[in-house]
Amino acid sequence: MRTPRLKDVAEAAGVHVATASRALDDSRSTMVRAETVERVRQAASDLGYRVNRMARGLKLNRSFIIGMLVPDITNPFFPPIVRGAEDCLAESGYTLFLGNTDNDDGKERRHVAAMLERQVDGLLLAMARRRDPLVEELRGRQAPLVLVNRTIDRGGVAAVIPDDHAGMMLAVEHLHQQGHRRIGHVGGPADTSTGARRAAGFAEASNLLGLPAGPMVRSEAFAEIAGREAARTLLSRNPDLTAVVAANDLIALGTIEAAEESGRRCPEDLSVVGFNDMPFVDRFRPPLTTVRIPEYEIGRRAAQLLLSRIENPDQHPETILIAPELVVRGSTRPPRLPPSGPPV
Amino acid sequence: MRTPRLKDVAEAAGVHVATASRALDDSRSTMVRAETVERVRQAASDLGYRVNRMARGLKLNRSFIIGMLVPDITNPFFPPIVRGAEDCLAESGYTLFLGNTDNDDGKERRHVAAMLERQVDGLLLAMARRRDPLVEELRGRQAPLVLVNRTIDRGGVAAVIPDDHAGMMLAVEHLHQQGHRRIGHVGGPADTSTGARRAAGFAEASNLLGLPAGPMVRSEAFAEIAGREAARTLLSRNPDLTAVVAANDLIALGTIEAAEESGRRCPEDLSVVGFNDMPFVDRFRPPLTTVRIPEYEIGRRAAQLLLSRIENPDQHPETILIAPELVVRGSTRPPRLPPSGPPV
DNA sequence: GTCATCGTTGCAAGCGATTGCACCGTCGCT
DNA sequence: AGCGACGGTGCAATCGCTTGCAACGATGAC
Repeated sequence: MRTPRLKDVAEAAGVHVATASRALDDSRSTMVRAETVERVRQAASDLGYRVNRMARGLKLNRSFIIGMLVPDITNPFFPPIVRGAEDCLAESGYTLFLGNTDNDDGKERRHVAAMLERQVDGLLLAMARRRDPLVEELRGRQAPLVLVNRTIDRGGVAAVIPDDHAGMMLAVEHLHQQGHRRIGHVGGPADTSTGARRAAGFAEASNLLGLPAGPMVRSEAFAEIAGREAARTLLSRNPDLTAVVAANDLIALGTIEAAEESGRRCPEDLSVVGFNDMPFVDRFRPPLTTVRIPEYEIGRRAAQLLLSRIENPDQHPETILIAPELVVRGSTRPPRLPPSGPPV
Repeated sequence: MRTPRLKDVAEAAGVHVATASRALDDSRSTMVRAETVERVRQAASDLGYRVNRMARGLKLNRSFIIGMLVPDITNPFFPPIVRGAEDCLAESGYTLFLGNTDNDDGKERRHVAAMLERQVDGLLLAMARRRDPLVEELRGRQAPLVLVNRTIDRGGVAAVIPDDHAGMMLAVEHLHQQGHRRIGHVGGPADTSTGARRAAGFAEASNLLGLPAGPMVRSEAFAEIAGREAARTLLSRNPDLTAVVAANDLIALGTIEAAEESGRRCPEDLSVVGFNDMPFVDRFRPPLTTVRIPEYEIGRRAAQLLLSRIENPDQHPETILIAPELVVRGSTRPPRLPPSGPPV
């Protein structure tokens, strides 16, 4: 016996499908006699009926599905974001499609196409680049979207992102207070807003604190190996650095490796600050000092924002900046040799 | 202008929707004149047409959606599994629904219900318990399912799981070779197949190697805190242990903490072996010796198996055992004081 | 020249739900 | 007693697509 349809329930209850449909929906069950509602619901539960949301969606032009694209769920930074989004969406009866894009344009487009074909009600995009043709194409068209973690230069799109400038200020300030004066930056990819803003924030912070412009090298990717590569360059060009702030935790890890390769230990010979405070970064050797981004909150806020945009599509697109927080652990300490001038 | 339907394409190409439908589908476009096919496809791409898979799904009774349930995507063990599954499914045109269950019966049922309502073509379940009423209800009914990582005692359900016995053998053998003779086990929850099988595997391995039955305590959950709790008990009851094998990496972490609480360092005073080799476990302090499970492969195989079962629903349910591999790192070393007898 | 065949296309039913509208009996009011 | 209002229910269209079957003209065989 196949899975029961509404028609079966209606027949079992001795009513028309229209009545059954109304009886089963809380908001419309008032138009049906209480006794009938009861009879229909009884029949439905007896038969183990579940609505076919595909059919309902077709009629209502609403799928109650949200598509979410992340570069790589395997990067520990993303799962909490996904989790936050999923928790929020589940509360409102939505289900989440997940796709990994690997920062690959082809994959991105394929996933977006698949999701649009499946009539998602909205899109959560965590893989935007600063000039992202795909995002441009999508905006204002079919489904509402909100950007997560990264945004685009042109703005005009709803987004929930970390306050990268503030975060960098926190990091540089911390090092400065410890007495560091020669601080470098291993930046993230230049085509991401996070990479660009953190680099700008680093320069800005140095400037505000009266430090000379610190050297900077960009990592090809927000990943350990790429970070190590970039850090090698930075450290060999600037052997006098006493501290480095990295554009994210993975790059910080690579930086520590690069330092060790050249015989410098962290934190004794080089202080390193990460960004994100992704899970388990406190268990590393050394435990990483980093700028915490509340990932779960970002996911949740992004989902909320998307839901509100689905309700009200003409809402003006807002960007929500999430405040970061410094977490001091073992990878930073005052420099061994004090800088030329006396510490402040 | 709203998103175009097949009807719009058909009109633009001057044909009937039926013809357009056929022209757009590779496998049926042979029944349409080549020139017509061309005309239809041109019109479709001009209009930016995408099929509405909701409508198609309703007609075909096939959604090309797979639902996947994990206890918690935030646990680094799961993302690679999800990734493997997603990669495999995407290749075949399927999309993945993701749900977190937190080992909470209510959440599990709600997610399963939501997925069934959305007409998923199959289910990937990574949260089964040894006697799992939900799994029992599901088997043989609506959607084909395959269990991932954990299975149920009664069997009769397709599953892709690690070879827990072999893994435990590897772990105990390694410690034995290093000279350990008093080895304990911090087991996983007794209601999971992984917890039970690893505990059994531990006992079996000890026995095979001629060791006395090692003491064992069960952790409430596969998590760090619960693991610490259990390890405290184990270590205080058995102060003479020189090594512990944990039921997974998180529990191993908790065990190291518990040891340190009581003034014992790892690996100097206590060797600890984990299980899973989840990401970043090599970066911990100390880097964890563990039994590697190829998570990505498990996800991929599970998805493959599910797909094949969708094609052929009457296939006899098979259990696929994935071979583990020992990864020796810094958390194990020979015991400081050799055991009473001379090492073998 | 006729008829069967084949290639190509159109017709229409149907997938499972929702919903505006019509219908109908009952009730209350005048 | 007659009438309108209203509560409860049924009817039928509709969402966008697929597909078995029918239709139709051209072709080839006899």
